Amino acid sequence: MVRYTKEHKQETRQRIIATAGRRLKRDGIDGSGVATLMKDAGLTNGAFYAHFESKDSLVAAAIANELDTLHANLVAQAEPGRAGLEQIVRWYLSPDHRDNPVDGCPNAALLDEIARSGDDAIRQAYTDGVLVVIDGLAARMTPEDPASARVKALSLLGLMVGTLQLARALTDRQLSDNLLEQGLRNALALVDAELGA
Amino acid sequence: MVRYTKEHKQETRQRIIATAGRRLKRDGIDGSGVATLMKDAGLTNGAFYAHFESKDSLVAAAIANELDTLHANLVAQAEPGRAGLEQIVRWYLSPDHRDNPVDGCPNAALLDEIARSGDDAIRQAYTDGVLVVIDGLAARMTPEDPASARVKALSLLGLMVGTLQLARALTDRQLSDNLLEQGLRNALALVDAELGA
DNA sequence: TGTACATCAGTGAACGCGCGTTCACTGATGTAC
DNA sequence: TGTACATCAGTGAACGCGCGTTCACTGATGTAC
Repeated sequence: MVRYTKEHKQETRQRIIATAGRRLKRDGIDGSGVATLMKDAGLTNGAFYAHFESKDSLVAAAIANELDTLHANLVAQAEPGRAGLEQIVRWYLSPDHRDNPVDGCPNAALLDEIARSGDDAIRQAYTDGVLVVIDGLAARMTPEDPASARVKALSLLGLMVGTLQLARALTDRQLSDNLLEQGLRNALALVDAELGA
Repeated sequence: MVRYTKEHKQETRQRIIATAGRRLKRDGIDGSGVATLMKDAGLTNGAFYAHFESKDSLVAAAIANELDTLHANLVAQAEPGRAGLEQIVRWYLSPDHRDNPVDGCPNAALLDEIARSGDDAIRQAYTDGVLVVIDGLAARMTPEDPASARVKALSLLGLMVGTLQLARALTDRQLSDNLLEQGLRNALALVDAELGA
């Protein structure tokens, strides 16, 4: 086996980061312990500090990784222009995404906990990561004015994140379904208003 | 002093609930311990179980109380019709609200943690409480069709909650300010589209 | 009215447990000769 | 090629601490006579 090489250790580190992203989306930051995060990666708690300085350091890396993945799988692969935005919005506000937070967007699962985090590295990693996603959205909105497109893309993300969180929290399934559909209409109207302007 | 009466005990219970609401918005559900919640109310941890069955039971009561308060202070006092909606939206998406989560909306502070909560009583208390707020918004939107107004009001709340969380999480202050302004424009456009329809 | 007793909101210490973090150790792999 | 040693990813037990919860006790207040 290939052990005791930089590559092997990097692979292990990456595995911990990836499985931690899923666990964090499931149980939250405060709700996920180091021992559990390591067990998810098939390791014991003792090995943790050979890979990360602290729990916060892993959390920051996992959030960055989640946002990278979101950008790669959702945004970068979408079509250019309005068609791509519609694909993204329809995936985001789907019942499937609502019912599977573990495979979904880290914003919807963790945003208020990130906002409340005392650790600056976490909030900075989040900001850097989300702006990559945002620029992917912005490129499909109004290419001629990047700065305002960025703000408009942020506001579209805000709409989607809040709507999905609300849909997840409501105990009334029917109402939740209706909310997702209404959110979809609002998001598409916002997109069309931007492209029309 | 008036002690050893039902009224006194009820007052104490209410005080615990009210101070807990503030602590929860500051530190989150998992981030707030029973001893701290009691200390906030000027009591020791031992008295807790004379007032509540469990921590989750207090959390449910505190969330219900926060939503009641939000309804009473923000929604019920707003003017009827579009003017009231504009008042509400302007307060919600203000830099002041962004910078003071403790005095602000429990949705923005806690929504993803509520959605993730394993305790059904918490999610039910949240759903019941938020629907009172929602119906206050809906009454100012399209009075002739209550059911669809409710869904539209929910989608407006979703927009505001997600936008505020995002504004709180971003480390770039300028960008956060711009996002709030854009969110305000989107929210008002949504309101006008509903009232026009 | 005064005294003896009952009530009960609240105290403070303790329970077992999981937290984030540390560290002595293991043993498979890599390297030197 | 074979052997001796160095390296180091990972183990597992332990640290002090705070968690949610329990409980024997306190002492101010209320009640009975």
